[in-house]
Amino acid sequence: MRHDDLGDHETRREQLLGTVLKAGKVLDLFTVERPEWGVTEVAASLDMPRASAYQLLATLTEIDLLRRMPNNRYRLGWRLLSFARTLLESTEFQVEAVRAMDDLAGRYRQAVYLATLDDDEVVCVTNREGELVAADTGQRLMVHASAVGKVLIAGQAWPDVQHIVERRGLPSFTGKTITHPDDLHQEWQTVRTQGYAYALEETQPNLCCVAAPIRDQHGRIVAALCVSARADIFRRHEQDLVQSVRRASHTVSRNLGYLPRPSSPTKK
Amino acid sequence: MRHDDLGDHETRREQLLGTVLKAGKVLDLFTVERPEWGVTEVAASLDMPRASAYQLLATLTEIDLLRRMPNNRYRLGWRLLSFARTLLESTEFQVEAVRAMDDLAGRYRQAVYLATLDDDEVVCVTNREGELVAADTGQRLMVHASAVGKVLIAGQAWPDVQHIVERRGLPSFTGKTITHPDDLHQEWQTVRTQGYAYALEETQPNLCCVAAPIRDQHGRIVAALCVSARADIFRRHEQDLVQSVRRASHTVSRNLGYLPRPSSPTKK
DNA sequence: GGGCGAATTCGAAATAGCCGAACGCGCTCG
DNA sequence: CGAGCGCGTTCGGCTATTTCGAATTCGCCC
Repeated sequence: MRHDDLGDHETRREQLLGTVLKAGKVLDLFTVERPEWGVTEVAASLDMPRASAYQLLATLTEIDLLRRMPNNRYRLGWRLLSFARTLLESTEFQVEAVRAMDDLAGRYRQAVYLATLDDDEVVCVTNREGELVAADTGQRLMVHASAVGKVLIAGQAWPDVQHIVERRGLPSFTGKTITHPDDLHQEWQTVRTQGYAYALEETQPNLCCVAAPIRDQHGRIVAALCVSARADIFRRHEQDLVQSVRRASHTVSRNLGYLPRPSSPTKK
Repeated sequence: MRHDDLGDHETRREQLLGTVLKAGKVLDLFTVERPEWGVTEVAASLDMPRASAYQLLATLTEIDLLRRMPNNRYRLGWRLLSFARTLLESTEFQVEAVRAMDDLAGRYRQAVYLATLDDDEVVCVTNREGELVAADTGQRLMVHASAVGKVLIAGQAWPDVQHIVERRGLPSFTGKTITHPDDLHQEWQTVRTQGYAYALEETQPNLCCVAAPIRDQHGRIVAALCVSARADIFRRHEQDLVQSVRRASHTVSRNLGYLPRPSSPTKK
């Protein structure tokens, strides 16, 4: 057995299950661009014998994370939709936020979405379409280039935010995206104090967003609620939108058991 | 190490990866009713040592199928939402069907949904809400008690349908649900010849549906499109609804490359 | 501060995964 | 029409990996 070029490094590995990690690698292969894979292709991509790739694919199919097509190739399995549903239904903040989102979307006919922090990025949890779609469920955004991202990092300590930036960088999406760490720090402080965040054409040109935090009973920011609109419409109704999002997020937070102003508490 | 009551049966199991199968079992635990699990609970539920449960949870967390909460307990991971999105976006029939669904939903203001067959049941792939919601994305329905189910099994050979019935039975949801295999066979034939299916208060009381098949370029039924409405509304517009769903499903099928009447072809 | 109950770490025993090689099948091309 | 390729699948022995009891640490409540 050689592992000439395979990088084991000097790492004394953690006690994770190698087989399951490999299964994860296999799942990673399935993307929108390349949604269908055969045994040989997987083996080549992951640099493993065909027999091993076969076992992984067969087993993942058995547990319904993949499915086999008539041509003996594999795709993501329908069970993933059921998992997503279970996840959403069991996430308290999303269940609570749905009403508020329907309300907001109905009132302004603009896109509304709910997002949370997953690792180093923002995931869109639920969305309501408006004139334009800002983010679909499951879509990922970067923390520095979205209103929800700014709200969510405002709930983290600055050193943690720095680590995210180190790992992911600050790529620019439009001419207005924040690309300098100092600017992000400035923004982080602003959002912390004012309690909501803008993203003015920083994600996509012509798209403006406001987002406000949703907190749980411990006061932790668990999600962010956002309204998006075309730049001209946004500017026309800015005050309205800001107020509505903040109001909505407060309502949701309160329903989650958050008691505002835990500052200066008569502790004990 | 006893396996006294554990059913190994006589099966000489396939060469599946036991570790990954166990990971699947772990994922199965996470439900809406019980969305959060600790190491000890998982170990008890799956009858394994705590150390083993720990490794599984840790590894599943590493590949983002689970996430760790601050209280050291685990929940389904946000990555599942991203997988669901990838799955949907890479499913040709759903991408094609979206327009048709928006159109239908907008025209009648009634619930519309798209479903496909997964194993022995029907999964809702995409939905548009109407006055009432018939099925959410990821929700599962039984083949005998839904319009989409009937359409989908009409694409299968009868013996295969029988196997599904044997495995899953014909539980009743309302007084009108089909509960006898002979009745299902009758319905199966009707749907095959007429090309669409009803479910008249067979899933939920007061809910009526019509569904029509979506076929791929090989003529295989890959999905079913359905419109649902309250019983009274449904009856009032029945002809309209039936025609619209059929038309919509034909359009989608054609966009997928299905050429109607592949029968009596002047082959070559 | 002592003492549960929980998660986490350790390490030897042995099970289960790994993978080279052989097989079978459906195409395509000669 | 048959040889040859490329693919998925099966086999089986070597050994790396997983397994799991026991020891350790962590966090919380009394």
